[in-house]
Amino acid sequence: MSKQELEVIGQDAACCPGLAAAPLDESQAADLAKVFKALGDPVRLRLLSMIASDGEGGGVCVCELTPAFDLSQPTISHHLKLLRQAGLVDCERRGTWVYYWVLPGALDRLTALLTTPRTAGAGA
Amino acid sequence: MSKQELEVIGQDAACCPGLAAAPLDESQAADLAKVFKALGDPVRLRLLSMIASDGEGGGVCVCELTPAFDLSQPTISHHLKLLRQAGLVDCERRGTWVYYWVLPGALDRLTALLTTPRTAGAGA
DNA sequence: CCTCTATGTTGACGTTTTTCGATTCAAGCC
DNA sequence: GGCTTGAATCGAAAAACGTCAACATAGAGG
Repeated sequence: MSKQELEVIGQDAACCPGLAAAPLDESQAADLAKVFKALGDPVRLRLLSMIASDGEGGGVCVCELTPAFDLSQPTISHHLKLLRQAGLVDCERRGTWVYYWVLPGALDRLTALLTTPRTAGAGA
Repeated sequence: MSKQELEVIGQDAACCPGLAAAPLDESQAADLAKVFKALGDPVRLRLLSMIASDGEGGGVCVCELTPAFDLSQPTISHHLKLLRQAGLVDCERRGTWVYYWVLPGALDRLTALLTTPRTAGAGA
């Protein structure tokens, strides 16, 4: 359940230039929107934050994530799936449990995009 | 039409710590989700990109934005409103036209949040 | 093999979002 | 004043989303 998803980022989609460098074309915008949409839900944002806060490198067990919410287990599973499809996290089964971790570089790519390279001297 | 909107960021909401520093609490997550949700649409992402790409500092005229899309004028206006409510852009009327610009610091706050402070030695 | 626990998947339902046409508001111009 | 252009607002319809209960699947242990 790790690599057959349709990871949105990690390819050539929105790697480099920065949002303000030049207007995004439609396909770039569509790809990026999927990632931001994945972040656009409080539950997924908290899930991602919990996963990213993992002190160990081994990932966070779903059994730790689910009880932190007033939501049913299928709902949490659904949100985790969306985070996976956005290319933000990945997971692995270890015995009875499933562990999630943040894909390295996933957030950095968004950071690079949002960083204003030098938005012209707006002071003039 | 500039300052009576319900800007989501710019306050104490999600200023500093970083997503991976500690799990977000519910209200932080809710505030941040609104901003990411605003970015989670291809049209808004392109609009923001076009506005951010403004070479001048004077803002981009709506009359330049609208014809770049196969969407009706009210739809573009709606998306611009959402970007405004998310605290990402602001606008001003100048004569017959309305000009939009990116609020300085808006994207930087998101960048700070997404930047992994030091996501533990994941190499181990 | 059967049972039990931990997750993922399916189908349905109510809510939110996206989009449009029609209208309204603002400013410039005759 | 009335006209024309640019942009926001107002409903309404279609699509997408979040959520759950029910079911399916994977592994552990008897």
